[in-house]
Amino acid sequence: MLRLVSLHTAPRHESEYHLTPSRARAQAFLLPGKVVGISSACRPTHFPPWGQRGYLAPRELVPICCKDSSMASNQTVRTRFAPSPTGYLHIGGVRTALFNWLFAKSQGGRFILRIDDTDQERHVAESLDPILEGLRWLGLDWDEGPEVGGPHGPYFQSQRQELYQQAVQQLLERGAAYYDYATPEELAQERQQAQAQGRSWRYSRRWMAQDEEERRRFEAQGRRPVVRLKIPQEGSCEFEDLIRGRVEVPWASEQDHVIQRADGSVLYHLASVVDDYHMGITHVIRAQEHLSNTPRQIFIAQSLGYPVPQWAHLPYVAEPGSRNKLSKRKLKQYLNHPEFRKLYQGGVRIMEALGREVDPERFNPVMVHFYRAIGYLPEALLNYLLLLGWSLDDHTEEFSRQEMLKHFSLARVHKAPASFDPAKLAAFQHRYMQRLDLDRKVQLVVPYLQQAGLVPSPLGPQNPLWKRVRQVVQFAGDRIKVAGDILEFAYMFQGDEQFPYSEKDFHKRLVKPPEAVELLTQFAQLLEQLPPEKFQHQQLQQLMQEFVQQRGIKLGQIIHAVRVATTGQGVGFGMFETLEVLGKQSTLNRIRRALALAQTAREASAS
RNA sequence: GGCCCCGUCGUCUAGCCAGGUUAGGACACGGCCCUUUCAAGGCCGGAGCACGGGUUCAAAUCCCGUCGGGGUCACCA
Repeated sequence: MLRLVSLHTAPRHESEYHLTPSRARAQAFLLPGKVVGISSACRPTHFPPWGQRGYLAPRELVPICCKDSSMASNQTVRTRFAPSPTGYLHIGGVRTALFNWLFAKSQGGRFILRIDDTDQERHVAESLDPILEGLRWLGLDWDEGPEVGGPHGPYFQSQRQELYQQAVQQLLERGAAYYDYATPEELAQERQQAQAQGRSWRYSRRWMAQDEEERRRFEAQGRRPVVRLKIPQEGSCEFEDLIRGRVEVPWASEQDHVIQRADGSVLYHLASVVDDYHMGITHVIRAQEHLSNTPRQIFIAQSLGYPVPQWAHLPYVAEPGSRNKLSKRKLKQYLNHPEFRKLYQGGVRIMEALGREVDPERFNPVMVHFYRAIGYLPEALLNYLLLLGWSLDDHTEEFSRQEMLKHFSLARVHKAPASFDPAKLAAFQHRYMQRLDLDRKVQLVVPYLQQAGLVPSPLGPQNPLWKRVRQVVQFAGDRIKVAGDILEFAYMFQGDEQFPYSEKDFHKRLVKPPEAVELLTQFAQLLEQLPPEKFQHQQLQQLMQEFVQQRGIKLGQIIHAVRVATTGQGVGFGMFETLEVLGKQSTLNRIRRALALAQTAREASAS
């Protein structure tokens, strides 16, 4: 028995939900045995016994029994993510997967991965790997599906043809589907005619075969049949969406959709419904674009005598700064968005530092691969995605995996599309990165140095280079925002004669100021006298301060010159820490190299 | 165009059901401070209820309408 209490008379706490009636209703279905808070307008009363179902109408409680065809709600929750193998994992797809995963896991249920490959049989393995990799990287593990198997396999639609065939037969036998012999041209003509007359078009069933004899007659004309759904002509399809509430669609606005082609292959809607049934899916949580597909799927399910699952249609993820659906094909256009551009270019810089070619097909912030490639933390991406269309309250933003599982509910999914905000994603990443302890950061960063060929592979913590990496990471601090950012400090791992000088910075700090060479020479002499064990940032700082005071110059007159001389660039972390990491010998080597270069440059410009 | 869905700062959102808030938070943005560069940090700030009616003492919140945006209308998934 589920007890409903007034929210006004009881303080808010964990077991209560502050909800709209439609959402309360949804929750009541989803959380057997839990207390659900409802409006004081509803008198506290008892909910119908579990296994029956009830509705909570806006102002009163009206218990009614569910239709027999509905899914019994006391069984284990099973959700699924059903991507088609396209070769990449879209950021919106991941969010759908995340919500499915969270819902199943938070309800003690199971999360199933199914591959919807009814149409593309080619190269499935290659197109599938990036998807599996992406999900695994994010820790969205599936209880059943490719590679892990399960009792309801196979988990590829291309391998479940017999099941679909049986279903088509049944639909045919029950009069819920029919053989249709129209040619595409005839259909097009009908459609055009209707359009010309300004009518909305619905197939006339002109070539529907009424019986065997008619089939033979059509076939004698050389026609080949497809199987179409025999959608009701009147009335409407009503269903309850866990996010949107009640949805009503007139049957007249539906078509007699094709469910099987002449060659026997079946179409998505049929396959999807059949699989959801055989895989015991209790909750179909998917993108909003499927909302209008739902009536036909309900029709199929009911015609086959399947229980109808619960539906939840997630708002889609929109483009940065707009309400259009985020698309992987519009990369060029998104690059006009400053924040998106920044994110992308940061990624490109890292790829270039790695000496890797940027494949525009895969390297795109719309796909998860991008984030993995440049060293994002999966938990940061997940946290950001969670908040894209869902919130707990007016202030909580950070969720560990446990907290997500604890707090997630479909009832608090926002209805409107949420646009993807690269800046906010970056902010989450930075926050998560800052909190990582030093050794963990080092582990994340080392592979990037290895891939760039800057440190050997393998590289263990005993190796002195590991210590150097550790020092760099420590001193760089929050400047390393994604793991790949370590490559901004490549000069720390390159030879004294090899690391490159930025022409611009070199000129600005070493060639142009008339006193630069002289000061740098003098400072180098001072450094030379410093014993190697005193080559520490505190001592170095003191040394430079004395140097500056004695000569009555400004700090800026020497420090930038030293930085450019030893790192090749004008920006970096603390100057004295930089020298400490380089050590006495390297520091002097680099300054000498810079001095020589600067001399040459000045002589060249003088003559 | 038909059908369906949606509409609170630039963005993500809280608040809407049970009408009374200086409409709250976060990211981004601007200014100031700190500073050897770049980050980070500290302080301060600007910024929103799509519009129009109605109900009401009182409307982001309830009702009606308008407008706007999007999704979908395949022998794709």
